[in-house]
Amino acid sequence: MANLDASLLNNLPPFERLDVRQRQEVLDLARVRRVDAGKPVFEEGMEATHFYLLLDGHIRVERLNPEGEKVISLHIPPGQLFGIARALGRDHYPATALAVTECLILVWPTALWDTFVERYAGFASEAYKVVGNRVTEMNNHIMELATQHVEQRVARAILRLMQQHGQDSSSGVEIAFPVTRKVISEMTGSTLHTVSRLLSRWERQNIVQSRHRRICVLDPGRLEGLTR
Amino acid sequence: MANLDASLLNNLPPFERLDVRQRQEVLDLARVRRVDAGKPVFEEGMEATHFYLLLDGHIRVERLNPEGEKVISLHIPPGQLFGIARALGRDHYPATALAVTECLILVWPTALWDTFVERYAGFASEAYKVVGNRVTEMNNHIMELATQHVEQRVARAILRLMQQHGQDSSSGVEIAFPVTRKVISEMTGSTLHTVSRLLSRWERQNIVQSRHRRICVLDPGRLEGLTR
DNA sequence: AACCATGTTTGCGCTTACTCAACTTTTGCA
DNA sequence: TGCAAAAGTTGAGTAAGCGCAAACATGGTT
Repeated sequence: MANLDASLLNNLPPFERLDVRQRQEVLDLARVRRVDAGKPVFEEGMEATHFYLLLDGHIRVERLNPEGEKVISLHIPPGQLFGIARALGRDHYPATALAVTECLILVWPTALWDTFVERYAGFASEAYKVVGNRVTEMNNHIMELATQHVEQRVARAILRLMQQHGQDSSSGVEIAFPVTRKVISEMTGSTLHTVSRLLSRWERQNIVQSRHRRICVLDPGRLEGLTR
Repeated sequence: MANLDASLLNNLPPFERLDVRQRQEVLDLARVRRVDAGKPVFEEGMEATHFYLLLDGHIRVERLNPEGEKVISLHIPPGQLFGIARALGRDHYPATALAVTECLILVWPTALWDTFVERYAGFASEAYKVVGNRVTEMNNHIMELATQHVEQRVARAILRLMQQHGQDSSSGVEIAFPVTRKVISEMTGSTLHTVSRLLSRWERQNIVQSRHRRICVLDPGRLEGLTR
C-alpha cells in the first residue's frame, strides 16, 4: 500500500491543522481500501477494530430491528470520518456502514485513536464535531418522526439528500447516488408505496423529476414548503 | 458556597479514579445549585456556559418543534453529567433541561472542560460514555418511532422509566417522579388520549396501576411482552 | 434480442390512532 | 372548605397511511 501522497489529506477538517510531515505520518499509518457498491464496510455489532475516513463515494448507515425491518440513519459524504465508535466510548459498531457507490476509504486501527487524539492538533475536536453533528441530526430525526406526517418527512429527507449529496444538473440538483422508493421509506419510517405516490404527485407538479433510481429536485423552494 | 465534602463525589463514575485531594479540588471549582420542580436548568439555544452533574432529583430533556409541539428526549437520573455540549463540539445547548422534581446539581463553567479532560484521569472517557449511551438511546428511539406502533412505544417508554427511575413499592415498581399522560405522549410521539386508553386497559389487566400522576408497574413481564 | 431481477405505479379496503367533544376526578391553594 | 386548574376518561367520527394485489417499466446480463 505504497505511495500515498500527503496532499490526499488536504482540505479534510480532521487533519487541517497538520503540517506536511504529520500528514505523511498519518497516511503511513493508514491502509487504503476500495469497497464495491452494495458491500458493507463494517456491520452492526462487530468489534470496532478500525476507524475510517471516506475519501470518495457514499456510505449508508443502517440498522435492522428484531423483525428485520431496516432503518436508515444517515448518509455520509466524502471527506468525513466514520466508524468512530471509540469517540463514543463504545467498542462495537452500533450500525452497519454500506457503500452505496464504489468507495475509497482510509482505514486506521482503533488502537491508534488515542495516539491521534493526543498527537494531532485539532483531530479530537473535529472528531467530536462530527459526533455533535450526528447527534443534532438524530435529534431532528426524532422530532420529525414524533410530530410530522409522512409527506413532510419525505420532503425533508429528499431535501437533506439534495443539500448533502446533490450535484447540479441541467434542470436542477440531482442526488449523487441511486435512491429507490424503498430507501426513502426506510429513511422516513414509511412504505415504498406511500413514497411512490408522493413522488408521482410531486413529479406532476414539477417539484421533482425522477426516473428509475435517480432523483432530481427541480424546485427546492416548494419542496421546503411541503415540510411545514 | 462553602464546605462541600469530597465524599459527595463518591461512586460517581466521572470522578471514580480521583483521589480525595483531587475530588476536593473539583468541588472547590464547582457551584451547587438547587432548582425547584418545574424550573429549567438551561434552555434550548442558550450559550453553553456551564456543564452539570445531577446530585439529586430528576431532569427532563425536551425540545419544541417550530409549531410549539413538545418532544421529550430522555430523563436523567441522579449521578449523571448533563449539559455537556462541549463534548459534542457545540457551544449552545441543543435542548432544554427541566427539573421534574426538586434538583440538586453541581455546576462548572464550560471553560474548565478542557482542564477536566486533561487533568482528571477517567473524566473524558466517562463523559464520552455518557454521550455514547445517549446516542444509543436516540438510535433506539428512532428505530421505535420508525417501525413500531403506539402501543409498543408506550409500553417501552414506561418500561424504560421503570428501569431507569423506578423504586420498589409494596405492589410493584413505581416511577420516581410524577408522570402525566401528556408526558408519555410527548415521549412517544402520540396523544394523551391514546395513552390514557392504553393505561386504562393495562390497569384493567393488572399490568400497571396508576392514580393521578403516579405510575406503578405491577407486571413488567407482560409489559415487555407488549413491546413486540 | 430476449430475459429476468429490480424497481415503480396505482387501486382498494381496512386499521390505527388522531381529532373533537363532553364529562369526571384530583389536588393545590385562596 | 370550596373553587379553579390540572389531569384523566371515554365515546363518536374521521383520515392518514398501511397492506395487499396486480400490472408495468427499466436496465443489466447472456
